[in-house]
Amino acid sequence: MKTPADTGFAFPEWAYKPESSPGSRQIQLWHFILELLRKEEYHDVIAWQGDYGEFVIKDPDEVARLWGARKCKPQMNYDKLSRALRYYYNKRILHKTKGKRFTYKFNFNKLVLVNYPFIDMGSGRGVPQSAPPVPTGGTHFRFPPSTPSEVLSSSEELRSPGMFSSVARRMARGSVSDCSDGTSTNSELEEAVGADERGVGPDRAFRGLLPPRLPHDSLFRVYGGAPNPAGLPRPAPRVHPEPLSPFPVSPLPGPGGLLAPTLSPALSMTPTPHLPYTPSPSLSSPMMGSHFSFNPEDMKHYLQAHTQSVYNYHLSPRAFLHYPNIVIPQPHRPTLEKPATHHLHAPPLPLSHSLSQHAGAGEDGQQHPSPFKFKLQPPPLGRKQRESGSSLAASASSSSSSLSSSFTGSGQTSNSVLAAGAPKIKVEPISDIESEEEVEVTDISEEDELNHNDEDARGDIFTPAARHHHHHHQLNNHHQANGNGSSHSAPLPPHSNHDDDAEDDEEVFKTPATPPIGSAGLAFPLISLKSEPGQAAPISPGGTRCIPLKLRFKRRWSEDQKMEADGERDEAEDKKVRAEGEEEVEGKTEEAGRRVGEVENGGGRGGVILGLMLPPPPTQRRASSELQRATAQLSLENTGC
DNA sequence: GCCGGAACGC
DNA sequence: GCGTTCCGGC
Repeated sequence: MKTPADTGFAFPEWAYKPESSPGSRQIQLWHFILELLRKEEYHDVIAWQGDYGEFVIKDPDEVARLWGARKCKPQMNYDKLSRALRYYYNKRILHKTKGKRFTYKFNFNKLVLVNYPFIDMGSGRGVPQSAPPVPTGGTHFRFPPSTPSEVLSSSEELRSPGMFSSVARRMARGSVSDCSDGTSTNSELEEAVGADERGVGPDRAFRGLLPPRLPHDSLFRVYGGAPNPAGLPRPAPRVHPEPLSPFPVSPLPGPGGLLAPTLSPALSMTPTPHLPYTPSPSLSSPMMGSHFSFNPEDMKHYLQAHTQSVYNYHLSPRAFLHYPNIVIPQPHRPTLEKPATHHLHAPPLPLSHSLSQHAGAGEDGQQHPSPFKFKLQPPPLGRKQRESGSSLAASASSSSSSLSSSFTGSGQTSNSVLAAGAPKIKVEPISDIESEEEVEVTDISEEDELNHNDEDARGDIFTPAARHHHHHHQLNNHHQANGNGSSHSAPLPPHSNHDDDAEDDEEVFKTPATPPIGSAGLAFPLISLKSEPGQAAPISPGGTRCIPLKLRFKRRWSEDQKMEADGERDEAEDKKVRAEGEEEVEGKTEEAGRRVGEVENGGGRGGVILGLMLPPPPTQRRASSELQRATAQLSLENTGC
């Protein structure tokens, strides 16, 4: 009888809606937009623009027309469409790029990560407009290893089983059905896109999203040959590694045959089950969940988990948790030597596991309660408030956009995350890190700053204070410190990170206690066991550094436990709504965070930081094909009408 | 051009 | 819920 809520993650509702929700079979505007964006055919009408997730509607009328065609609303026009887009502000799916006409920006933190985890948005700068905002420099997240070998080596295990396939299928079905049933008025999109997508397969759908020129194939390829959860390598059945598409999406369901009844693509996409490690202890290892032991294995797992978490967090707490697979490029720093490896490879999440279960419950018969739970964002108060409090309204209206933007580029995200977690939490004790403070945050941040457009975005996610400083990537430091990057990281618990984030963003997920599928963990060489206690301790920046490894672990463990207990508080923060409520929430979260930290020695999140510092873990991440599929589904949705 | 309230439909 | 339509205001 677990309820999803108990163990589940919390995602924003919208994240799920897309494909799966039975209720909402119709395509949503943002899906549509994404779809257009990824189709080259429409680049003259709408295209990615500079920043991460930022796009410009070059031909508003045309976009409106297409949208209208899609929805069978011939009367559609940009004015109306834009109204719809504005509604996304409150949901934080989108925000307006101020000062730029017809330019909006996706809050990919949530959006992409959840629904399109692998998408690298933004790179704006170097990327041609026609190309999706993909990773150019590596400042944004992108797919992991560029070389197969790299990938393979570490990510072998990554492959995801076919769990998602079913989901994807399902999704596809739903989306496709859209309105096409009886009345088929194919939209142009459909025609143009449909053919290729369908013909080729879902993976194509993403083409637009991914940078065409990226060497994804190698990656994908890797993915394609996904081993089963057990870690057995097996050729991917139908994966067509497309050079362009990162996902080895296979039309057919995987062996798992899990259907995700209610699962949304987002979920499905999530993680890869077999990964050895889990993002957070709580999530992951089975053993960790209930008890803590110092067994080498446990420790390993734990470490891995931490590392993952760290990475995940680095990116974005929410997203990464779910999609650890995503590799997050760290800002290139001169100091760092290997950018390539730098990406954080998010390891597969246990989530997938849970997801699969969840999905399975429906059809597969796995019957695991779904661990996920998501909270909806509180609706904007809007008018009432306005009415009741004019002052409030005024402020709200003026800053409407600010609310929505939580997304500011991966780099920022990471920063924000860190910032949120670290700073607030107080990692203070670290003397080692002195340099860290000054470390540049990230290219991205700079960019953002340049573009103030996002100010809003940042507002959401970052706290001004937190924003830049601390997060500095401890990774870097870490690297320096350990060169190898070992990974004893003490990742923050999601919650903790979230605290801030949660506030900002609102959604938090909880990690399910479900154990990762394969204990593949073993497979992992573990990053780091290298980090021996002795070394490790010193390394960790946050208060952990002085703490003995065991202690640290223990502490970590307890934190996790705590967190789990707490659950998380994620709330959406509507500016409006939150204004008042926020305080509470915030306080709460913070408190919680602190407590956690305090638990052992007050060091708090040092561990997390530590984690951050960790060097790049093996690339466990593999894009989950499921995700791809899911994503692909979105494209399929278009076909309706 | 953009914003957001309000009413309304599905 | 998710828009769609209309509309007044900036």
